[in-house]
Amino acid sequence: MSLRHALLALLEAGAMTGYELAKWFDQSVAYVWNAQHSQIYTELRKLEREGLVEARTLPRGEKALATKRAYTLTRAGAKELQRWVGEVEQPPPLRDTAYVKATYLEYGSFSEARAQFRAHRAHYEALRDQFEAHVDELERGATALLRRRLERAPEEGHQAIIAYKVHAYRGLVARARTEIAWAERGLELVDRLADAAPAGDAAIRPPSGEAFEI
Amino acid sequence: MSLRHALLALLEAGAMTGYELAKWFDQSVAYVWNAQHSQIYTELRKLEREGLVEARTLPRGEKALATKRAYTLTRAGAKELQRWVGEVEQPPPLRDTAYVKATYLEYGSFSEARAQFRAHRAHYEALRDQFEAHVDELERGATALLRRRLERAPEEGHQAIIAYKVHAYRGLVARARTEIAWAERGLELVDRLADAAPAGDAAIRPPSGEAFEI
DNA sequence: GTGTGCATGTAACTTGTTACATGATTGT
DNA sequence: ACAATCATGTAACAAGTTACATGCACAC
Repeated sequence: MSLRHALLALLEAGAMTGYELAKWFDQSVAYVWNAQHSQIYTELRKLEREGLVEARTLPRGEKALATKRAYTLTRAGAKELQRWVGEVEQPPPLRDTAYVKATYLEYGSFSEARAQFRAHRAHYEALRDQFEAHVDELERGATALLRRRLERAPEEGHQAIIAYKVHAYRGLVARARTEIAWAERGLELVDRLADAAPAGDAAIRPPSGEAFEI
Repeated sequence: MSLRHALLALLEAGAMTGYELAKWFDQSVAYVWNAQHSQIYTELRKLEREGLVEARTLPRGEKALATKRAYTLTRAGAKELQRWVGEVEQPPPLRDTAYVKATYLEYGSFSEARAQFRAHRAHYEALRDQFEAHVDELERGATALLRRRLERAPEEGHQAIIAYKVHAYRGLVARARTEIAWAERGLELVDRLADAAPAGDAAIRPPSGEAFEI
């Protein structure tokens, strides 16, 4: 349920159409919370029904044959945003495909195990680079959304606004590094197991699927 | 879609009823993939319809007024398990409530920000301890499920079976430590921001929710 | 005129959550 | 008798994914 609050937070930076919102979303919170634009439109309508945002229908283009809807935070929406920031949520249970597979790698061959760890490393290397680039941008105040936020906030608050975001993305960099290191130790492990194994590429014989009694 | 494969992997250790499966599940894969028992029963029926598992109805107790259903892997199920282990999946997009909130902490007070980081730290400290305990158990070969697996596997494979699991849980320990360190740096950051702030507990004025033009 | 971007959605489906519902068996 | 544990589900809902669908505006 972070989507609605991410949208409220984005709207605090100023009125936007769903389309603009989706664009900003992709360039900021999408790093930590993914959503399709179709879901964003749906959620905006829901927020509107609940009175957390308000929409004004505006003309599009000169001839105005079409319209767009610009959303703003209502007072109730701003209150909800604040409530959410103060609320300590209990983190959802861990759910990670890569780790469940990692615990069952013995059902595959050594080369398959290596492929898994290499893919894991490559994935988090790419993320690390993205996060690092984003930290740089934030520190230079170079992201358009951040500038928009800063314009509306009093000078004294600027440091905190930037610092919190930088801290979050640095945390993601640290996390990515941890995953890369884990994948590398995984590759070393596979090498050791392959050396110790009698012969062939398999750690154990493949699962049989034969029936047996309990 | 890891639930089905986790169930297949558990069944590779021997035939089980849904109830037993749910119990083993809670003691092993639940660390990395949560599921309610109701979902497990549903998924088992689905796997049965798809021919990946087979069920035999067995009597319960002496009078046998009730029955239970014991599931076994079919050949197709074993094949699917192997296919899955070899398959390199693309990791689902990141989704972390704590981090989206962390990027918007300026909407709350410093004490709220501290509470968030303290909760984060406490959560991952507890997880770290659980994961460490689990690594210990695995290394001592002390978990019942692992023993069941080892009984059915050839001697040469034992090392790999244990090593992969230990590696996965050590990775989770490392991850938990990274989160703890991040929370601690977060607390330091809040202290610095609070020192630098003019007065009061708030980083910026609360969001107004007043309408404005675009 | 044509492609790119702006703009907004619906529908069907999958996955997962929460709550409810029931009853037998076993040990004390 | 009673509690704990074994045992199996259904129903309603919420959240998220994927595919589809439409059409204007603007610049080249």
